[in-house]
Amino acid sequence: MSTINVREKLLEVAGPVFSEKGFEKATVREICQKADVNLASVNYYFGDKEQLYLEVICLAKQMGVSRAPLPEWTETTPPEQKLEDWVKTLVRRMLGTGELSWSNHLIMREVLRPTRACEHLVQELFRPFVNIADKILLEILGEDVPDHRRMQCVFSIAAQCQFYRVSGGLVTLMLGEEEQKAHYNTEQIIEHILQFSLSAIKNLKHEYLSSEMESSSSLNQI
Amino acid sequence: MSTINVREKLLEVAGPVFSEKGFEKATVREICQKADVNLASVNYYFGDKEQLYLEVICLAKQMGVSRAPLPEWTETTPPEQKLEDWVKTLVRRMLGTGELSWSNHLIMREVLRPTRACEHLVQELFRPFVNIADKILLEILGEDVPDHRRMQCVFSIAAQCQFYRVSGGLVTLMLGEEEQKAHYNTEQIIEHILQFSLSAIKNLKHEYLSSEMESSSSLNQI
DNA sequence: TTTGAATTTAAACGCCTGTTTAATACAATT
DNA sequence: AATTGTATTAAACAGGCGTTTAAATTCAAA
Repeated sequence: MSTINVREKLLEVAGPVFSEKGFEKATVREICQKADVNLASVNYYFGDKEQLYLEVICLAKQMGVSRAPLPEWTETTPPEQKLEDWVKTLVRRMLGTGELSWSNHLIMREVLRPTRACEHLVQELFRPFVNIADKILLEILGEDVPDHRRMQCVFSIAAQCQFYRVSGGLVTLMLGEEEQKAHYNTEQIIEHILQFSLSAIKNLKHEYLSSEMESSSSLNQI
Repeated sequence: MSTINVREKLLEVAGPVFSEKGFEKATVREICQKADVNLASVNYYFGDKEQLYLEVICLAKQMGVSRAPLPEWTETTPPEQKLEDWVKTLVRRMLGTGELSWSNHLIMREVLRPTRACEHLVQELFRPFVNIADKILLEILGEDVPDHRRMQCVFSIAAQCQFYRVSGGLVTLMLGEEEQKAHYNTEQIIEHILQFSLSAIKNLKHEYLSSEMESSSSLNQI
């Protein structure tokens, strides 16, 4: 029973519980029971419930990244390919199922209702990941598109990836399960997001190209 | 003190409380205290806390619609104008602030973690609203684009509107408040979403036009 | 004025929560 | 072998929660 470190066992068990119930509804009693340790162990090893939660969040962050890492790129990798990889990675991190998917759930909970742990996630996880997309779009769009418009595009892409995680339940209620199975599996969603977003991005680039040349008409849409 | 109906006073007070705290963390005691009625009133008039919550959700639905209604269109209104109105309405419903914004918050809570009340919201609020967008896109895209691809576009637009509500806190943490004030006010967000999405939609239309003619090259992006 | 149902009230109930405590067990150190 | 410090345990604590209860009050109809 005590062959393994009690502390690690608590960390291991608390993840799925916090993920399923959320911080508030998850109880120390349930966590300790599933970890097969005494009720007082959480307070003994972590001080209180919140400290345990914070350590679990850190664990989830590390697992989420290692679970669906970005592929490695060379100098000749075209930006469109990079963007495809980025979107695939984000969608898979968000919609990924399986044994380790509790970490995604938990991080999503944190995004939807940020606690103190969220600042840590922004600094260590979200901002670096968004910056990668920003650099990719910089390659595609060039220097003429203002920074904030590029970032708006990054957000628009991330928004679509996030949608099916956040509103997945709504989509099911709206479409019916059979329609969802037919046209909204992960690969189809990825393909749509990529095509939809690349069209918009390319069009944005052309808008700035034409205004740069100052020769085209006011027709700044296709 | 009892000049107004106690029942109505409870309904009036419970909305903001549920919106701010959520169903779980909101307490009957706080609601009754703010309504200046006895603690037992909730159970007396509504049976239990959940019944009160369900009635508040219905109230929020009605208020949310009447607060930011769609403008009326004539037969000559161009679909692009309709789409602009639709996006503006959705964003304003989602990001709207002010005295009555608690209804938006509450509905958003329900979307993010659906309870039994959510089916009602889907049937009465979300599905009709999504259907409107679907008809607008049908006007723009024509009959050749498959239904599910049209609906994917609707979701992509709604996703962007939802993003700034859901991840607004993240965006602030990511950009810093001054950058957010400068480039991410409601009007700028609306403009970006519209331009971004219209580019993608028009491009999707051209893709099907060219495949219909079976004469163009494989260049189906700008 | 009397009657009786509807409402309001203060108090308590029963349950669950995170946390603390004091006793115990155990292994390492002196 | 005695001591020391860490780890584990069962029990209790203190507080908050939704809900119930039974008495008090209100108030309109008879």
